[in-house]
Amino acid sequence: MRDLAERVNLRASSLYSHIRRKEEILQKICAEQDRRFTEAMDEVEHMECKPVEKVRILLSLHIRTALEDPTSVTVFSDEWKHLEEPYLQKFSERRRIYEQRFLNIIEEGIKGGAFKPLDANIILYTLLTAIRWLHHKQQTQPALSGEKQEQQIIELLMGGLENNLPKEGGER
Amino acid sequence: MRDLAERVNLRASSLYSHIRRKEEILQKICAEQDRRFTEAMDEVEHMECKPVEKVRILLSLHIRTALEDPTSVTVFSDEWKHLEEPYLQKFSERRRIYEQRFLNIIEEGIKGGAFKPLDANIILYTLLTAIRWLHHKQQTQPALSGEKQEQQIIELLMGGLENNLPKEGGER
DNA sequence: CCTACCGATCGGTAGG
DNA sequence: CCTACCGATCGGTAGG
Repeated sequence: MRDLAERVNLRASSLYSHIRRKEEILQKICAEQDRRFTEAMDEVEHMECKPVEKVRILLSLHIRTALEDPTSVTVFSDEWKHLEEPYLQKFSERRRIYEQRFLNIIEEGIKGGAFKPLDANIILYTLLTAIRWLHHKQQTQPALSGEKQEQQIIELLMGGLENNLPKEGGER
Repeated sequence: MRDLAERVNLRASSLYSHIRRKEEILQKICAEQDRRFTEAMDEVEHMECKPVEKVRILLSLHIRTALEDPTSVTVFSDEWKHLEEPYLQKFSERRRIYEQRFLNIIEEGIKGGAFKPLDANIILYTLLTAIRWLHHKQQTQPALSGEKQEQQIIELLMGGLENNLPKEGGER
Protein backbone atom coordinates (compact mmCIF):
# COMPACT_ATOMS: atom_id res chain seq x y z
CA MET A 1 0.00 0.00 0.00
CA ARG A 2 2.95 2.34 0.74
CA ASP A 3 4.36 1.71 -2.76
CA LEU A 4 0.98 2.17 -4.35
CA ALA A 5 0.45 5.43 -2.46
CA GLU A 6 3.81 6.74 -3.60
CA ARG A 7 2.85 6.11 -7.21
CA VAL A 8 -0.15 8.41 -6.85
CA ASN A 9 1.59 10.96 -4.60
CA LEU A 10 -0.41 10.23 -1.49
CA ARG A 11 0.28 8.87 1.98
CA ALA A 12 -0.64 5.23 2.44
CA SER A 13 -3.38 6.07 4.91
CA SER A 14 -5.04 8.39 2.42
CA LEU A 15 -5.74 5.49 0.09
CA TYR A 16 -8.38 4.41 2.55
CA SER A 17 -10.56 7.33 1.56
CA HIS A 18 -10.92 5.60 -1.81
CA ILE A 19 -10.99 1.95 -0.85
CA ARG A 20 -12.06 0.06 2.23
CA ARG A 21 -9.39 -2.66 2.24
CA LYS A 22 -6.42 -3.76 0.16
CA GLU A 23 -8.25 -6.94 -0.75
CA GLU A 24 -10.93 -4.85 -2.43
CA ILE A 25 -8.52 -3.87 -5.23
CA LEU A 26 -7.73 -7.51 -5.95
CA GLN A 27 -11.41 -8.41 -5.92
CA LYS A 28 -12.37 -5.64 -8.32
CA ILE A 29 -9.71 -6.50 -10.89
CA CYS A 30 -10.56 -10.20 -10.76
CA ALA A 31 -14.28 -9.52 -11.08
CA GLU A 32 -13.79 -7.17 -14.02
CA GLN A 33 -11.64 -9.61 -15.96
CA ASP A 34 -14.03 -12.42 -15.17
CA ARG A 35 -16.91 -10.38 -16.55
CA ARG A 36 -14.92 -9.56 -19.68
CA PHE A 37 -14.19 -13.18 -20.52
CA THR A 38 -17.63 -14.43 -19.52
CA GLU A 39 -19.35 -11.90 -21.77
CA ALA A 40 -17.13 -12.92 -24.67
CA MET A 41 -17.97 -16.55 -24.03
CA ASP A 42 -21.70 -15.71 -24.07
CA GLU A 43 -21.27 -14.18 -27.51
CA VAL A 44 -19.09 -16.94 -28.89
CA GLU A 45 -21.49 -19.66 -27.78
CA HIS A 46 -24.31 -18.04 -29.71
CA MET A 47 -22.30 -17.65 -32.89
CA GLU A 48 -23.01 -19.96 -35.75
CA CYS A 49 -19.54 -21.04 -36.69
CA LYS A 50 -17.30 -24.05 -36.34
CA PRO A 51 -15.39 -24.91 -33.15
CA VAL A 52 -12.11 -24.04 -34.86
CA GLU A 53 -13.36 -20.50 -35.39
CA LYS A 54 -14.70 -20.22 -31.86
CA VAL A 55 -11.39 -21.27 -30.34
CA ARG A 56 -9.62 -18.84 -32.62
CA ILE A 57 -11.82 -15.97 -31.43
CA LEU A 58 -11.34 -16.83 -27.76
CA LEU A 59 -7.57 -17.15 -28.16
CA SER A 60 -7.51 -13.83 -29.95
CA LEU A 61 -9.36 -12.21 -27.05
CA HIS A 62 -6.98 -13.65 -24.48
CA ILE A 63 -3.95 -12.51 -26.46
CA ARG A 64 -5.27 -9.01 -27.11
CA THR A 65 -6.25 -8.56 -23.48
CA ALA A 66 -2.76 -9.56 -22.35
CA LEU A 67 -1.21 -7.05 -24.75
CA GLU A 68 -3.58 -4.20 -23.96
CA ASP A 69 -3.97 -4.56 -20.22
CA PRO A 70 -0.98 -6.57 -18.94
CA THR A 71 -1.38 -5.36 -15.35
CA SER A 72 -4.93 -6.59 -14.97
CA VAL A 73 -4.09 -9.84 -16.71
CA THR A 74 -1.21 -10.40 -14.31
CA VAL A 75 -3.59 -10.03 -11.39
CA PHE A 76 -6.23 -12.20 -13.03
CA SER A 77 -3.71 -14.89 -13.99
CA ASP A 78 -1.23 -14.93 -11.13
CA GLU A 79 -2.55 -13.04 -8.11
CA TRP A 80 -6.13 -14.28 -7.86
CA LYS A 81 -4.97 -17.10 -5.60
CA HIS A 82 -4.37 -14.52 -2.86
CA LEU A 83 -8.08 -13.72 -2.67
CA GLU A 84 -9.56 -14.25 0.79
CA GLU A 85 -12.49 -16.53 1.42
CA PRO A 86 -15.27 -16.54 0.47
CA TYR A 87 -14.15 -14.69 -2.67
CA LEU A 88 -11.51 -17.28 -3.46
CA GLN A 89 -14.14 -20.02 -3.64
CA LYS A 90 -16.55 -17.88 -5.65
CA PHE A 91 -13.86 -16.90 -8.12
CA SER A 92 -12.59 -20.48 -8.48
CA GLU A 93 -16.11 -21.60 -9.27
CA ARG A 94 -16.60 -18.92 -11.92
CA ARG A 95 -13.27 -19.85 -13.44
CA ARG A 96 -14.29 -23.50 -13.47
CA ILE A 97 -17.49 -22.64 -15.32
CA TYR A 98 -15.63 -20.62 -17.95
CA GLU A 99 -13.19 -23.47 -18.46
CA GLN A 100 -16.06 -25.96 -18.75
CA ARG A 101 -17.68 -23.88 -21.47
CA PHE A 102 -14.36 -23.71 -23.29
CA LEU A 103 -13.98 -27.48 -22.86
CA ASN A 104 -17.38 -28.03 -24.48
CA ILE A 105 -16.24 -26.20 -27.59
CA ILE A 106 -13.04 -28.25 -27.71
CA GLU A 107 -14.95 -31.52 -27.26
CA GLU A 108 -17.26 -30.51 -30.08
CA GLY A 109 -14.24 -29.95 -32.31
CA ILE A 110 -12.78 -33.33 -31.42
CA LYS A 111 -16.05 -35.17 -32.05
CA GLY A 112 -16.47 -33.43 -35.40
CA GLY A 113 -12.97 -34.50 -36.40
CA ALA A 114 -11.69 -30.93 -36.75
CA PHE A 115 -9.38 -31.26 -33.75
CA LYS A 116 -6.88 -34.00 -32.95
CA PRO A 117 -8.30 -36.63 -30.59
CA LEU A 118 -6.33 -35.45 -27.56
CA ASP A 119 -7.51 -35.01 -23.99
CA ALA A 120 -9.65 -31.85 -23.93
CA ASN A 121 -8.26 -30.74 -20.56
CA ILE A 122 -4.69 -30.93 -21.83
CA ILE A 123 -5.66 -28.92 -24.89
CA LEU A 124 -7.48 -26.28 -22.83
CA TYR A 125 -4.74 -25.71 -20.28
CA THR A 126 -1.99 -25.80 -22.88
CA LEU A 127 -3.74 -23.20 -25.04
CA LEU A 128 -4.64 -20.89 -22.17
CA THR A 129 -1.25 -21.14 -20.50
CA ALA A 130 0.76 -20.80 -23.72
CA ILE A 131 0.13 -17.06 -23.81
CA ARG A 132 0.97 -16.39 -20.16
CA TRP A 133 4.35 -14.94 -21.13
CA LEU A 134 2.80 -12.01 -23.00
CA HIS A 135 1.79 -9.95 -19.98
CA HIS A 136 5.25 -10.35 -18.43
CA LYS A 137 7.35 -9.43 -21.46
CA GLN A 138 6.16 -5.85 -21.79
CA GLN A 139 9.45 -4.19 -20.83
CA THR A 140 11.45 -5.11 -23.94
CA GLN A 141 9.87 -3.19 -26.74
CA PRO A 142 8.50 -5.71 -29.21
CA ALA A 143 10.19 -6.44 -32.53
CA LEU A 144 6.76 -7.37 -33.83
CA SER A 145 3.50 -5.46 -33.67
CA GLY A 146 0.77 -6.79 -31.41
CA GLU A 147 -1.20 -7.86 -34.44
CA LYS A 148 1.70 -9.89 -35.84
CA GLN A 149 2.34 -11.46 -32.46
CA GLU A 150 -1.30 -12.45 -32.13
CA GLN A 151 -1.35 -13.91 -35.63
CA GLN A 152 1.78 -15.99 -35.10
CA ILE A 153 0.77 -17.37 -31.72
CA ILE A 154 -2.61 -18.40 -33.08
CA GLU A 155 -1.00 -20.05 -36.09
CA LEU A 156 1.36 -21.95 -33.82
CA LEU A 157 -1.36 -23.14 -31.44
CA MET A 158 -4.14 -23.80 -33.94
CA GLY A 159 -1.68 -25.61 -36.20
CA GLY A 160 -1.10 -28.13 -33.44
CA LEU A 161 -4.76 -28.43 -32.59
CA GLU A 162 -6.24 -28.95 -36.02
CA ASN A 163 -6.46 -32.42 -37.47
CA ASN A 164 -4.58 -32.85 -40.74
CA LEU A 165 -5.71 -36.36 -41.50
CA PRO A 166 -8.35 -37.06 -44.15
CA LYS A 167 -11.80 -37.37 -42.58
CA GLU A 168 -12.45 -41.06 -43.19
CA GLY A 169 -9.05 -42.40 -44.20
CA GLY A 170 -6.29 -44.20 -42.29
CA GLU A 171 -2.92 -42.75 -41.31
CA ARG A 172 -0.99 -41.28 -44.20
CA MET B 1 9.46 -19.49 7.87
CA ARG B 2 6.93 -20.21 10.65
CA ASP B 3 4.84 -22.29 8.21
CA LEU B 4 7.89 -24.09 6.93
CA ALA B 5 9.04 -24.85 10.47
CA GLU B 6 5.65 -26.29 11.37
CA ARG B 7 5.87 -28.66 8.42
CA VAL B 8 9.06 -30.15 9.81
CA ASN B 9 7.99 -29.98 13.48
CA LEU B 10 10.45 -27.32 14.56
CA ARG B 11 10.34 -23.78 15.86
CA ALA B 12 11.00 -21.14 13.24
CA SER B 13 14.22 -20.07 14.95
CA SER B 14 15.58 -23.63 14.80
CA LEU B 15 15.58 -23.52 11.02
CA TYR B 16 18.52 -21.17 11.26
CA SER B 17 20.72 -24.02 12.44
CA HIS B 18 20.30 -25.44 8.94
CA ILE B 19 20.25 -22.35 6.78
CA ARG B 20 21.71 -18.89 7.10
CA ARG B 21 18.88 -16.89 5.58
CA LYS B 22 15.50 -17.47 3.96
CA GLU B 23 16.87 -16.23 0.65
CA GLU B 24 19.34 -19.11 0.67
CA ILE B 25 16.54 -21.63 0.09
CA LEU B 26 15.34 -19.73 -2.95
CA GLN B 27 18.88 -19.45 -4.31
CA LYS B 28 19.60 -23.16 -3.92
CA ILE B 29 16.44 -24.29 -5.68
CA CYS B 30 16.98 -21.84 -8.56
CA ALA B 31 20.63 -22.87 -8.95
CA GLU B 32 19.79 -26.56 -8.93
CA GLN B 33 17.11 -26.24 -11.60
CA ASP B 34 19.36 -24.03 -13.67
CA ARG B 35 22.09 -26.67 -13.54
CA ARG B 36 19.65 -29.38 -14.54
CA PHE B 37 18.44 -27.57 -17.64
CA THR B 38 21.89 -26.31 -18.60
CA GLU B 39 23.37 -29.81 -18.45
CA ALA B 40 20.56 -31.14 -20.62
CA MET B 41 21.18 -28.34 -23.12
CA ASP B 42 24.89 -29.26 -23.21
CA GLU B 43 23.96 -32.81 -24.14
CA VAL B 44 21.33 -31.86 -26.69
CA GLU B 45 23.65 -29.46 -28.49
CA HIS B 46 26.19 -32.22 -29.01
CA MET B 47 23.67 -34.69 -30.36
CA GLU B 48 23.63 -35.38 -34.05
CA CYS B 49 19.98 -35.08 -34.79
CA LYS B 50 17.58 -32.66 -36.41
CA PRO B 51 16.23 -29.54 -34.68
CA VAL B 52 12.78 -31.10 -34.48
CA GLU B 53 14.20 -33.93 -32.41
CA LYS B 54 16.20 -31.56 -30.20
CA VAL B 55 13.15 -29.45 -29.41
CA ARG B 56 11.21 -32.59 -28.68
CA ILE B 57 13.84 -33.76 -26.19
CA LEU B 58 13.98 -30.40 -24.44
CA LEU B 59 10.19 -30.15 -24.20
CA SER B 60 10.09 -33.66 -22.82
CA LEU B 61 12.58 -32.69 -20.12
CA HIS B 62 10.59 -29.61 -19.15
CA ILE B 63 7.37 -31.59 -18.97
CA ARG B 64 8.84 -34.47 -16.98
CA THR B 65 10.51 -32.10 -14.54
CA ALA B 66 7.23 -30.30 -13.93
CA LEU B 67 5.48 -33.61 -13.25
CA GLU B 68 8.18 -35.09 -11.05
CA ASP B 69 9.23 -32.05 -9.04
CA PRO B 70 6.39 -29.52 -9.20
CA THR B 71 7.55 -27.65 -6.08
CA SER B 72 11.00 -26.87 -7.45
CA VAL B 73 9.57 -25.99 -10.84
CA THR B 74 7.14 -23.56 -9.20
CA VAL B 75 10.06 -21.82 -7.53
CA PHE B 76 12.14 -21.87 -10.68
CA SER B 77 9.27 -20.62 -12.85
CA ASP B 78 7.37 -18.23 -10.61
CA GLU B 79 9.38 -17.30 -7.52
CA TRP B 80 12.83 -16.62 -8.98
CA LYS B 81 11.90 -12.97 -9.45
CA HIS B 82 12.04 -12.52 -5.67
CA LEU B 83 15.79 -13.23 -5.63
CA GLU B 84 17.84 -10.41 -4.14
CA GLU B 85 20.64 -8.72 -6.01
CA PRO B 86 23.17 -9.69 -7.13
CA TYR B 87 21.63 -13.17 -7.51
CA LEU B 88 18.70 -11.82 -9.48
CA GLN B 89 20.99 -10.42 -12.15
CA LYS B 90 23.15 -13.55 -12.26
CA PHE B 91 20.13 -15.78 -12.57
CA SER B 92 18.52 -13.60 -15.25
CA GLU B 93 21.71 -13.79 -17.26
CA ARG B 94 21.92 -17.59 -17.02
CA ARG B 95 18.30 -17.81 -18.03
CA ARG B 96 18.97 -15.55 -21.00
CA ILE B 97 21.84 -17.79 -22.12
CA TYR B 98 19.70 -20.91 -21.90
CA GLU B 99 16.98 -19.22 -23.92
CA GLN B 100 19.51 -18.08 -26.52
CA ARG B 101 20.76 -21.63 -26.99
CA PHE B 102 17.17 -22.80 -27.36
CA LEU B 103 16.55 -20.00 -29.87
CA ASN B 104 19.53 -21.15 -31.95
CA ILE B 105 17.99 -24.59 -32.32
CA ILE B 106 14.67 -23.06 -33.33
CA GLU B 107 16.33 -20.74 -35.87
CA GLU B 108 18.15 -23.74 -37.33
CA GLY B 109 14.84 -25.52 -37.73
CA ILE B 110 13.28 -22.53 -39.43
CA LYS B 111 16.20 -22.08 -41.84
CA GLY B 112 16.13 -25.78 -42.72
CA GLY B 113 12.41 -25.52 -43.49
CA ALA B 114 11.41 -28.00 -40.80
CA PHE B 115 9.67 -25.33 -38.71
CA LYS B 116 7.16 -22.74 -39.78
CA PRO B 117 8.75 -19.36 -40.55
CA LEU B 118 7.49 -17.67 -37.38
CA ASP B 119 9.37 -15.37 -35.02
CA ALA B 120 11.74 -17.55 -33.01
CA ASN B 121 11.12 -15.63 -29.78
CA ILE B 122 7.39 -16.14 -30.05
CA ILE B 123 7.92 -19.84 -30.64
CA LEU B 124 10.32 -20.18 -27.71
CA TYR B 125 8.16 -18.40 -25.17
CA THR B 126 4.97 -20.05 -26.35
CA LEU B 127 6.50 -23.52 -26.08
CA LEU B 128 8.14 -22.95 -22.70
CA THR B 129 5.12 -21.23 -21.20
CA ALA B 130 2.57 -23.68 -22.59
CA ILE B 131 3.49 -26.25 -19.94
CA ARG B 132 3.41 -23.88 -16.98
CA TRP B 133 0.05 -25.25 -15.87
CA LEU B 134 1.47 -28.71 -15.14
CA HIS B 135 3.18 -27.86 -11.87
CA HIS B 136 0.07 -26.12 -10.55
CA LYS B 137 -2.49 -28.81 -11.38
CA GLN B 138 -1.10 -31.50 -9.11
CA GLN B 139 -4.02 -31.53 -6.66
CA THR B 140 -6.64 -33.10 -8.92
CA GLN B 141 -5.46 -36.63 -9.51
CA PRO B 142 -4.75 -36.97 -13.20
CA ALA B 143 -7.06 -38.87 -15.53
CA LEU B 144 -4.04 -39.55 -17.69
CA SER B 145 -0.64 -40.96 -16.78
CA GLY B 146 2.34 -38.63 -16.87
CA GLU B 147 3.60 -40.40 -19.97
CA LYS B 148 0.32 -39.88 -21.82
CA GLN B 149 0.18 -36.25 -20.76
CA GLU B 150 3.72 -35.67 -21.99
CA GLN B 151 2.99 -37.35 -25.30
CA GLN B 152 -0.15 -35.34 -25.94
CA ILE B 153 1.35 -31.97 -25.03
CA ILE B 154 4.31 -32.63 -27.31
CA GLU B 155 2.01 -33.67 -30.16
CA LEU B 156 -0.02 -30.51 -29.70
CA LEU B 157 2.97 -28.19 -29.60
CA MET B 158 5.17 -29.86 -32.20
CA GLY B 159 2.18 -30.18 -34.54
CA GLY B 160 1.91 -26.42 -34.59
CA LEU B 161 5.63 -25.88 -34.96
CA GLU B 162 6.39 -28.27 -37.81
CA ASN B 163 6.01 -27.11 -41.35
CA ASN B 164 3.52 -29.15 -43.36
CA LEU B 165 4.15 -27.52 -46.71
CA PRO B 166 6.16 -29.30 -49.40
CA LYS B 167 9.79 -28.17 -49.33
CA GLU B 168 9.94 -26.28 -52.61
CA GLY B 169 6.30 -26.09 -53.66
CA GLY B 170 3.55 -23.51 -53.24
CA GLU B 171 0.61 -23.75 -50.85
CA ARG B 172 -1.36 -27.00 -50.91
C1' DC C 1 16.99 -27.47 18.88
C1' DC C 2 14.54 -24.35 22.29
C1' DT C 3 13.02 -19.91 24.83
C1' DA C 4 12.90 -15.29 24.67
C1' DC C 5 13.24 -11.66 22.20
C1' DC C 6 13.99 -7.57 18.62
C1' DG C 7 13.64 -4.14 14.88
C1' DA C 8 11.28 -3.49 10.61
C1' DT C 9 7.35 -3.55 8.04
C1' DC C 10 2.51 -4.26 6.99
C1' DG C 11 -2.56 -3.27 6.65
C1' DG C 12 -5.38 -0.30 8.75
C1' DT C 13 -7.74 3.38 12.22
C1' DA C 14 -8.62 7.82 14.89
C1' DG C 15 -9.29 12.27 14.53
C1' DG C 16 -9.01 16.30 12.33
C1' DC D 1 -6.01 14.13 2.38
C1' DC D 2 -2.71 14.41 6.44
C1' DT D 3 -0.40 13.29 11.10
C1' DA D 4 0.07 10.12 14.44
C1' DC D 5 -0.39 5.92 15.66
C1' DC D 6 -1.47 0.61 16.59
C1' DG D 7 -1.47 -4.46 16.72
C1' DA D 8 0.11 -8.30 14.05
C1' DT D 9 3.48 -10.50 11.65
C1' DC D 10 7.96 -11.20 9.55
C1' DG D 11 12.95 -12.58 9.18
C1' DG D 12 16.35 -13.19 12.20
C1' DT D 13 19.60 -13.20 16.75
C1' DA D 14 21.29 -14.18 21.63
C1' DG D 15 22.23 -17.43 24.62
C1' DG D 16 21.90 -21.67 26.29
